[in-house]
Amino acid sequence: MNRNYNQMALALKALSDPNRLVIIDYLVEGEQCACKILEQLHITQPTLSHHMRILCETDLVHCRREGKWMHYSLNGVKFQELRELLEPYSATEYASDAGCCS
Amino acid sequence: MNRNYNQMALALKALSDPNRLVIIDYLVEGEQCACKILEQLHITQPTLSHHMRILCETDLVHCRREGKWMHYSLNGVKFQELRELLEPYSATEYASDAGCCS
DNA sequence: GCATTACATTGACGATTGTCAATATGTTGT
DNA sequence: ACAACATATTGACAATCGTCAATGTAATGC
Repeated sequence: MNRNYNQMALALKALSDPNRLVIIDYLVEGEQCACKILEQLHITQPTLSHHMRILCETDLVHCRREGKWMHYSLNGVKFQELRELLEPYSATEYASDAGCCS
Repeated sequence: MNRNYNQMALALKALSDPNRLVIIDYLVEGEQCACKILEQLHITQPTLSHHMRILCETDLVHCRREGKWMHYSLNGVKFQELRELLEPYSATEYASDAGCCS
């Protein structure tokens, strides 16, 4: 316990949308600009902008402006942090049987 | 790519609520019955039942009935799966600069 | 300055969410 | 059969979400 559940929940919520997962998966290939990302999806440009804002505000994705273009890339450190937060839950072979509601 | 984004999003959404994270963190201590979990939170019993259903339907938590009591425990395998799905994103040191929007 | 291009913001919408009070279900013990 | 208890279900509510069309903003090139 003693975690920041609210902040952790925000990051996980940012990942809980299929289109944002497609975006993230595409960014594995490297930094991409918004127009290229848009080609991968069947959404409008304002919707993409909305998703990118969520990913950037949660620090899962870095953004970089270059003239007219916005370039996005994964923040591997943040994802590693998330994986470490989940680690305590992933190897649970419990044996507890302390009885309940005595 | 080539992942089941919808199913992955469902699991991550199940984890994207602070109260559910508190529940999961409590279950690290081992199998617990609903009444004990309820003591950890400031929510009503129907709300807890709602959260447990979401956690069980996404297979993140196992449930086991014992008389009047429901016992819940973490499904470590599912969490490990999730961590492995996130793994490709966590070590991204990109160098791509293929130019954009030529 | 003006037109063009790339992206962001706004406002609206239907759908989903977390929550509760009220009620129902199912198990245990008498 | 009945009362007590633990949990689930239902129905309602405000809040949030993903989406779009319309519009705004900012950079580029003429």
